[in-house]
Amino acid sequence: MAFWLVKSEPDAYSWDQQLADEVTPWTGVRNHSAKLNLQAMRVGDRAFFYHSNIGKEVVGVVEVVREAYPDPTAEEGSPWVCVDMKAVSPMPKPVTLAAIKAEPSLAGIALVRLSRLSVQPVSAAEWKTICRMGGLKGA
DNA sequence: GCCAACGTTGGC
DNA sequence: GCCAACGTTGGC
Repeated sequence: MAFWLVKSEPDAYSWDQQLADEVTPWTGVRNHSAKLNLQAMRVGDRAFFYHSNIGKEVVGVVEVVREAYPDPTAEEGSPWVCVDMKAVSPMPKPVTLAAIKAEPSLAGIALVRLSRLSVQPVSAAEWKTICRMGGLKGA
């Protein structure tokens, strides 16, 4: 199983909406690096749900329930794809960007190094560390 | 194929 | 509101 991190501005789509919707088509990605990451996702992979701009924190965990398919919000014939995400669990204690930056073992994380990438891989070690910081057990 | 100009993202 | 990072566009 692989781990990821997806970003959303809470103004556009928040964790609360994800919880209410349960399953969300993760559309609107218009960046090629992010697209490659979407295409690499497999059913059962987990991702952190991160609030950018407002909050700047990891607020929950989602799971891939459908692998990449053409993004219905993109122009016909364009290469953009989306996946379907399902809410798994909120972070008991949201993990802020400041906390991630302050944690030496997370110095290499893509969230810090590639701050503009909206869909990014997370290593197993990084996953474990952030789950522990967020008070999430067994994820 | 290079590079300047411009737009967007996202932290501060 | 500003600015850094980065992607895209268009002139040459």
